[in-house]
Amino acid sequence: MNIFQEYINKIGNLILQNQKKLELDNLINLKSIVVESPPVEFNFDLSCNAALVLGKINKVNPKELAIKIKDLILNDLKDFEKIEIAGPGFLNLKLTNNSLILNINRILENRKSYGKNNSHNNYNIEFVSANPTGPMHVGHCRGAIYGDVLANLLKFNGNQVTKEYYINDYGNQIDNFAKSVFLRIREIKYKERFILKDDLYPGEYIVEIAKKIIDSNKNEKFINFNESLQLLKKESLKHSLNLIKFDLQQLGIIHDNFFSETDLIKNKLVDKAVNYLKKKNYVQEGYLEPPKGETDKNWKKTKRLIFKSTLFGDDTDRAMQKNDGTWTYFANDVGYHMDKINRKNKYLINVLGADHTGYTKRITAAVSALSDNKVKLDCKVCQLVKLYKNGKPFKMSKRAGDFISAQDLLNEVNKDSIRFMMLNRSNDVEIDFDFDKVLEKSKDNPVFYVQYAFARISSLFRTLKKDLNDTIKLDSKKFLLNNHEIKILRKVLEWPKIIETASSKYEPHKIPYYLYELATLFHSYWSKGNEDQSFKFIENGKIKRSETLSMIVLTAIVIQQGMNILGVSLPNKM
RNA sequence: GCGCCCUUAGCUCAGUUGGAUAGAGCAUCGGUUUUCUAAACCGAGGGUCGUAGGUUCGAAUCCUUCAGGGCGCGCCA
Repeated sequence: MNIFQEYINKIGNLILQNQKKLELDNLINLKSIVVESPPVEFNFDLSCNAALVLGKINKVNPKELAIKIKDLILNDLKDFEKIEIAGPGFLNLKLTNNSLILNINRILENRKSYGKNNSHNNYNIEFVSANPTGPMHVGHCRGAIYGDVLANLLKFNGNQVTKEYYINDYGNQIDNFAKSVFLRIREIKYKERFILKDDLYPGEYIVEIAKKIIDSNKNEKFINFNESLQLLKKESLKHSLNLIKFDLQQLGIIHDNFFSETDLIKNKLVDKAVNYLKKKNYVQEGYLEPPKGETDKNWKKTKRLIFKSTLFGDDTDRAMQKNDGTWTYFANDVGYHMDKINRKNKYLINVLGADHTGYTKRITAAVSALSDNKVKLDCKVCQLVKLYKNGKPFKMSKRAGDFISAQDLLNEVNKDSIRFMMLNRSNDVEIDFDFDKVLEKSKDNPVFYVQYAFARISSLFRTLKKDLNDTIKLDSKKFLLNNHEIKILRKVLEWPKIIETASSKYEPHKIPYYLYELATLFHSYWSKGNEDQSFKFIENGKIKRSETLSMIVLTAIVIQQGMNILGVSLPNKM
């Protein structure tokens, strides 16, 4: 259920049926009529812009039209006890007690599904996809959590979601990685000094991997790098993927599918995709202009296969082949995305770090070309995370090398705080992450604030000797909500809409913000009892009013669902 | 030179399919605890929504200009 959507439909139909009575010539923009929550200070349940929208296109005074629509609604729908016209022509509507009771009961009876908007599409979310040459860093964490929560959100809404990790286990970097491990092995086994050169990986984890490989290959001498290369690649990749999976697991993230770039090439998926695009004339042989930015000494003007991505909104066409005729990284990725399309996904989402901004247009173009615009790829870029401690930039660890690792972060802050903080900001804004703030157990720290609200509710149920999941009954004869309760109810009614916009716009950050607001209302109500005894919820071990109990349960339902989507725990005691 | 993102209170940020008096938290100042959890609550002050134009009944939101900050701009991955 989504009360706003329900009344958009009801009011829309009413207007449609009474077009003549309302003297409206044009209902073309009926779709831009919305029902939403009015600003709190108006003290109404719903607000509708119908008169403004229709007044504009029909050239009638919106306030006069509002009066007509108001009468219409009052006559036909029995759900409202009061309607007022406010501002330029908004209709503010107040629900009758009966419809309030009805809506409360609907939520209480369908707790598990409250907030779900039935959507049944196939989504594929590719996220993290960190190079398997070492552990995750902080930037990956943000993308990881964003992707994971987006997946939870879309699933909650009824969709099929595949969480996918693309393993870039092919190309020069893997050779360099293997070489770094080889030299570390030589260092341990033969006391050769490891000298850091430009293409080698510096981190201490390389040493750890080297040790493991030595242990599991006792007979191997590691004399010649080229002879050991295949073994080293295989083993090093295995170990570094384990490092990454361990990091992910500690953040509470499990992917459904790990897709290997090497397999992609083995299975000729790139050739297939390129052939397909050739047939469509989107890929042809040609020459490219030199790049505009920094000059590249390896650049050569030679004939090669080129994808005409400018046809699909890219700034320039893109090379599919390198100098030596092998596929570029992009060509491989095109093959990969063709596979995603062939797996019957309707929506593709790639979660990328800020340093991949420039890549998004070409791969989006490729998906359009491969699917005849039938599949939509959205590349969501997560901006940088800057870490601070005591107000000063946080230094990187020795273990990871030249970056701050996920483990460094996990050493300072728990999973729940990391997840909540990473999402408590829109993905296209930089995050300043201050450890001290997050460690504080106060209102400074929104995670604790929401968790604490739930802990208080749990404590209440302990006192009542009741279970949160017990069915509760509203006394409809003397039903009356006080100010605090009506505010909570109105906020709770917004939940399905939050879910809807957060999932349709891929903006999971709306959830922590919403939960914080809901928690604020609850804390406020709770504390009212401190200054005024009559606002205490409980008397002689029993709840005083069934209205109170139902509002508390509604709050708990939504907080549980929200935190579940965020993947943040909810302790019963704090 | 080009592309993407950002610019809203002292600080960190919400708010963009155009709507009502632009909202939170922190910080500052003041108040609340024999009590269902004070990890909380209540109150006060604080704004030319980066600049300059445009579109209209109405713009933080849409269009254009300029400025400032960030990330990129490969035949690397």
